[in-house]
Amino acid sequence: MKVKEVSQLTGVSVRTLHHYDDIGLLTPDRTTEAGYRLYSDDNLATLQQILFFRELGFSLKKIKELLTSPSFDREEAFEMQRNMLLERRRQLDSMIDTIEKTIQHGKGELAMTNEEKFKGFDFSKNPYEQEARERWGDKAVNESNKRAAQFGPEYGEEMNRIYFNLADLRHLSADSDEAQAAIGEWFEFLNKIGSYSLEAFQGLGEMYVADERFTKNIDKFGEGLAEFMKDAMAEFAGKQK
Amino acid sequence: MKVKEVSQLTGVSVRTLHHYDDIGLLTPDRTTEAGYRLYSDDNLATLQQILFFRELGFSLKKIKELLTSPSFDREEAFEMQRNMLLERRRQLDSMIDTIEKTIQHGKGELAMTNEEKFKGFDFSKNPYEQEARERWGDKAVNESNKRAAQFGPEYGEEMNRIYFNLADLRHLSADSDEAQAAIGEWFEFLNKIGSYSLEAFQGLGEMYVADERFTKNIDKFGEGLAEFMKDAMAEFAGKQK
DNA sequence: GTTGACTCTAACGTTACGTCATACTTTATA
DNA sequence: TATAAAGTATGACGTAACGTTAGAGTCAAC
Repeated sequence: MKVKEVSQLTGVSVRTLHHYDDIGLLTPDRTTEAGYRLYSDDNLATLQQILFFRELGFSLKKIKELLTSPSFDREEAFEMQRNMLLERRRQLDSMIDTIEKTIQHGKGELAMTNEEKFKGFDFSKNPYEQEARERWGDKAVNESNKRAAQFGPEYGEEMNRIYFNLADLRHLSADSDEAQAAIGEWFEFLNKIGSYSLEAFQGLGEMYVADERFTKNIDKFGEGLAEFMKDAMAEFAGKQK
Repeated sequence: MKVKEVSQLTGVSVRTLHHYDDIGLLTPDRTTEAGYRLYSDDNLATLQQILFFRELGFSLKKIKELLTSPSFDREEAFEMQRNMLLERRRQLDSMIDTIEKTIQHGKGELAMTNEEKFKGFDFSKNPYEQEARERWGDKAVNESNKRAAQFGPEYGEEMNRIYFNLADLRHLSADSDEAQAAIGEWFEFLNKIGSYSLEAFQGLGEMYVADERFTKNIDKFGEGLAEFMKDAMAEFAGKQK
């Protein structure tokens, strides 16, 4: 398919296709001898991936890293994307809820605090408070265990593998390549089971040391692992933005 | 409230508040003598509006126009925003649906065409095909009537008023200020009842002349009105982008 | 009375394209 | 088959909405 056809099929502009080619994000498999770009079905599948990630707010740079990562798995990616889309939908629902309340508020049928007026908007702030706490609040450990149990032993094994791996690296610096690669696996793993923004991920890391029930469990794999993971997770979250 | 407090409440960055002040989108009611910005509750309400519109993809320039427009009505705006959010939710649902099918497709459980693989992504293309057609497809006129009926005579009156107004102007150029103001009213009216992107709006205009059932009904208000509206709607859609 | 958190303005940087300008190819039409 | 019309290519500059320093003033607290 040539650029315009792809454009019409997918809704992205021709310029965008050029741009993605320029930055090496999506290079068509073939070109005619006149230099026309020819996109294969495989290229289209990649484009689909790109658009999903883009919709989820990833930068093109990050998307490129993801797609070219050797550990990238298309099926895993789809499940991760689905979870993230579901989370966005919850956000949207929250906004819709807010606006409906605001309408009632305007009619004098409902009182609202300032905080309530901005619920659902905040895609960035207080990640620890807002997201992690929802997921890992009072019933944190129980919930956590329920999740792990629910997904059966095959997940437990992968979890253990990642933990052991991290424990091995815990005396390195948290921003070392090895540590970052390992913590990246952890991020991907979590996003197969649930849905974590980078901020939620970082907040979760803080929880690891703030809540000693976590600390204890994690440090079973090695003294100081929780602390190490916290640092690595913060570093990871910072870097990806 | 000072910048940081607003920032924490709403999740927008301090820099963003500065920026909105710079471009005159949101100027705090008061400042201290040292030049510190002080935001009132009213400023917060405006910020909420801005964030809703921003989330819906409006440019800051357009938002400014909307908010400063003399005909701007906060309640109307909320209802419009709610409808648009609901539409985005539908988009998101469509994407989720697509991704779930894609997952099944990957497992070989389902066949998919290329078109299906990109359903839900396209926020820009083929507006006529994709949006207008869904809404005004085969059962176009019936649906249309049902809607009008459903919302009772108070809407019918406003509709008539707008139509008559447009009919009066139909010998002017479609891009004249008067015509554009009148067609702008039509856009706002439609977005109170339903939900129309600019593209859908333009597509709807094309429908007015493409489908003679529309043409007939509209031209009751004045010969050539449908054609005139089509041009004005296209002009309007183009300008707002 | 000084430190640390907060604020200001000014100005350059960045991301993801949009928008020409100019030139070559391919397709449609007379 | 010539010639326009439509599509494509490569620059290269423009733009929107902030991010990110830098340098300096301000305010609350200990």
